[in-house]
Amino acid sequence: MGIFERKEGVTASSWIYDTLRQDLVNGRFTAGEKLAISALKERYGVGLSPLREALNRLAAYGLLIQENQRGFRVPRLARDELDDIADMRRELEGMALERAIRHGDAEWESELLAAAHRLKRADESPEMEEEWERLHMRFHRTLVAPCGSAWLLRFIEQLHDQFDRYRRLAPGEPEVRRVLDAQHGELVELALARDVKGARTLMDDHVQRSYEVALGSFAHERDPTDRQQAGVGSADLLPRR
Amino acid sequence: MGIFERKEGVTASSWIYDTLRQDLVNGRFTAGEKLAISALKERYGVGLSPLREALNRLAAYGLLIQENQRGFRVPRLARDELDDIADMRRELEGMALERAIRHGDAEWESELLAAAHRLKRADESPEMEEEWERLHMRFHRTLVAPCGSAWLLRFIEQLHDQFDRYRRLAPGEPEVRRVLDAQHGELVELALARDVKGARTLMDDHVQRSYEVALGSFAHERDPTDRQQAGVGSADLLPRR
DNA sequence: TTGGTCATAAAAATCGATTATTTGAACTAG
DNA sequence: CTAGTTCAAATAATCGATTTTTATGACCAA
Repeated sequence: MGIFERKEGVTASSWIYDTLRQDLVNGRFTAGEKLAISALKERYGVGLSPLREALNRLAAYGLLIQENQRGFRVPRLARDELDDIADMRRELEGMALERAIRHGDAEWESELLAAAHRLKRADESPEMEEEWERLHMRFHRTLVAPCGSAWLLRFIEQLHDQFDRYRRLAPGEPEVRRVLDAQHGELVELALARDVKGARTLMDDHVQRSYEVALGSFAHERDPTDRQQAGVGSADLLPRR
Repeated sequence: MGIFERKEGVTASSWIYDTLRQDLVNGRFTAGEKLAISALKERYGVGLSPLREALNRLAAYGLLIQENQRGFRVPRLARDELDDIADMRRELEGMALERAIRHGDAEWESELLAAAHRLKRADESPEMEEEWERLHMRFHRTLVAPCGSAWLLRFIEQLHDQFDRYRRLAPGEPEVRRVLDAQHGELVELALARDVKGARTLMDDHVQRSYEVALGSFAHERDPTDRQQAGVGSADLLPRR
């Protein structure tokens, strides 16, 4: 006994970081909200130090805004920013996909097929939403994985998290969703066929349609008066533990 | 008395973050080095909490590596990574420059001219190296500022910091340096002339030459045996306070 | 009312001490 | 020797309490 993998050092800090990151991406906090640190402390049952360390990391990552002497806030949702994020996704994921298709080897092809298959299965069981999100993220990650640039992958991941803050708040659109699901399969086909041009075009379209869905997160904003800049808020559900 | 601007809330945490960030970019720590937290505490005269918060932020930013349960390390310098960073700089700064030229207004032109002029003056006084670095960074920032994408600017800034870790370790090359300095002026001309194509080409060349200078940070790595993967180290000077 | 001041409550930031984990040296059995 | 074990010292992570700063709102003068 001693050969077994150790239970991977999960510190309180890293745990609360992961948890908060997910909860932020999943819209479990109201956009624009000021985080009450002591409330978080209670809610998640962690100490102040690990919590503050996690908040600092999240701010550096862009999922929180840190203001000296006055704590942390959840960034507001703004149409401008969503435009920017989607635009950058098109540019960077397009670039990455192109490179991945050029450099990806046989092993990649296998993993890509596997990831697509797993995702497809999840497409059909609407009950396991969390699982679908995981597999979806993983599919897109696999798709661009062999692009050869660690920094490019890092930026793309960051943009995905930002994008998902909007998308997961938007109402579902089964019509579009079906198209998007189908595109995953088509992306695989084009990738395996090493059709760089075609794949890029499809990826552009894929991001564009996702963007249009994500725009739904602004469904509220009706009244042309009273532009109170309130940041489209989700329900202020208690984050689960 | 109360009208005066308040002294801007600089917390211990934000101060040590800025300081460490600079010191890391300027190579005041040995690449690959493990940071002794209590030593940093003494050295910079800050408490543990603000220090750890800063380290967490720096890790999220990519200037440190955080390993659960075993603290923080300065990332090694690797040729592969420098290649990646330079490559991404070409892609992203090229993209940003193109957009900036398309969208930049008259005010931008003025600021750009001013930034270039200030930089040029600093070019000629080799004694004020720190000042030159500041102005150089500022020039490049101004150049791409009106690209319209906050995220793109953010990524570019991050890449600059990464790139500079290498460049500032490399020995100076007065020949190349003269060319690079001249290119700053040429970039302004092309930008003002709204010559998108020409500007991109020049920017590519500019980054390429800078990259070749930065490669000098690997000047040591001679012996083809003993590839000890030691991470090219700078002197382990005490960081100044 | 409209500002402005002040005291107080609330919250953020920081400190000092404690707890948990890793590192490395000394040791031991094969 | 070499691999494995044990234990003490070093270091990382966390906690609880304190200090500092901001937010609130009662009060007062113009």
